[in-house]
Amino acid sequence: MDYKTRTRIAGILFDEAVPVGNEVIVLGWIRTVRVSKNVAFVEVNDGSCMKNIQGVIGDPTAFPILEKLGTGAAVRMKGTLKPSEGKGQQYEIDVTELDLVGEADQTFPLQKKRHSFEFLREIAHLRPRTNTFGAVNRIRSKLAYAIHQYYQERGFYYIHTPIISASDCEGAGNLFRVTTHDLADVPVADGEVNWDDDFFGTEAYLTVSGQLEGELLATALGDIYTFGPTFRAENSNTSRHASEFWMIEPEMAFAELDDDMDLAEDFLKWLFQYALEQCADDMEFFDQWIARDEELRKRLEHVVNSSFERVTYTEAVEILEKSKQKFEFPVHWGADLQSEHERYLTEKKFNKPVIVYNYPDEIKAFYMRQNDDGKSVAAMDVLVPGVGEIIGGSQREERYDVLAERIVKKQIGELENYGWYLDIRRYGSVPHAGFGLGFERALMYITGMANIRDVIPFPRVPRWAKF
RNA sequence: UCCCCUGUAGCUCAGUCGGUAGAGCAGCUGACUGUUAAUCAGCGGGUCGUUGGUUCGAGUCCAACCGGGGGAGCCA
Repeated sequence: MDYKTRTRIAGILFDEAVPVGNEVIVLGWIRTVRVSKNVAFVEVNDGSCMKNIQGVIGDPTAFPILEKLGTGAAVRMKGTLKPSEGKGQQYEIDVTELDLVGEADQTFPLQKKRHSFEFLREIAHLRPRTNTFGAVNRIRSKLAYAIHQYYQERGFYYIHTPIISASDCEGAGNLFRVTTHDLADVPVADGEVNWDDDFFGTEAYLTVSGQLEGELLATALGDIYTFGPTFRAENSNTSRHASEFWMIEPEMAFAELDDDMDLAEDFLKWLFQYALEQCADDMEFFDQWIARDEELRKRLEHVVNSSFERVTYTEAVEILEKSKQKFEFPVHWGADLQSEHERYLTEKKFNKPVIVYNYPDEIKAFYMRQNDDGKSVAAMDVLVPGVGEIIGGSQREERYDVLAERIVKKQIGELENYGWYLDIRRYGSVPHAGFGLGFERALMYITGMANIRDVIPFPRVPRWAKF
């Protein structure tokens, strides 16, 4: 069979790749078949877009192959493109040849009706063939590309930070260990595991962030970004946490916190607009079938055309205190904002993305730049309705003495372990800032999908690494 | 890890006061139709998550464990 010649359905329906009346060949998977005595319809989807194309067979008895065509089967369909006689589609194919490429029998799990996302997660190898996951996977690809476009067009260099890390100073949660030790017979010296004999000659982990290495490159290339997988061994069982996720981390030299916030806001808006304009068909689907209030696109359009709300942590606490809202956890200056507080700010008070900045020193990481008030640091979080924290970033402490003092004060390890990180503060140190955007969380906000496990093809979460 | 909910047919679920299992959809067969989540008729389909306990008798009550969902914490 000839698989070389074919036209993608997206090309037929959106790009007018085939003039009406011309011959066309489609290769794809059957979504539904309707056979009767005088006419049969075969709907095929090839993944190129949301829509199927309908093949029409005027004389079903001339196509005995129809007996074998069930939902899920792969087919090659050849015929003449023509305007549809029926309602619901613009074009259809007057079929002259219909070949079975790969059979799918009646045990094919996907039915011609809606399935629960919980069920689909258990058949993650087949769920890409559904409308929802087709749309999710297409938009994921488009937005990954868009992210590169955004930074490349603005002079940021794409750098690759290590996935295996021996760094002690990442300090963002629990780490997955990387080892070649025989776990049934771990070499021990003086009662402790002997890491000298391990593969890297030291303890090694999967990275929880490329930030520290990103800072090193930013202080050479100027503006950089990373975009890669990130691993957290937290026992988090929520709809917005995954053990393996993708993160975008820009880092800018000669930049301060307001530059960081400006970049975060401009970047997110640009990304939302890109989704609305370049993924219109899939976005319409999310708007209609996934977002609960069916106002997904309206909401994104509004966000693109307005400013993010920016409040200091101190102002945020004041707003919460004055809100008369009953919170499970009371607010006071110095306490970390709870989910309920963040949700109130972004969903009720402002109903749009909110940037909270200048957090108390005590609740933030050692590398964040100390403010002049002596009690807060130049950190910022971007909160969005429905998802919560989507970006976390900061201006980095560039003053050697201050940073060294913070490492000691926060008791996060021996100073000598931070040698290379401190070195860029010794040699040509510059103010710099950056942030991390959770790619999946951005996808959740853009698509309206409620669970992070449904915006990544094969999610990794505690007790689940199948496929 | 903690709190709450939940697990019954391929899927989504019902199952009363403890008395031995039901519906819709899907599937199969047939009819019919420019159909489009097609329609109509008929048919088949179950280790009630697992183990133990209470009971004459457990899908139902109790316990433990396992799975799933929601929320919290951690964070992106």
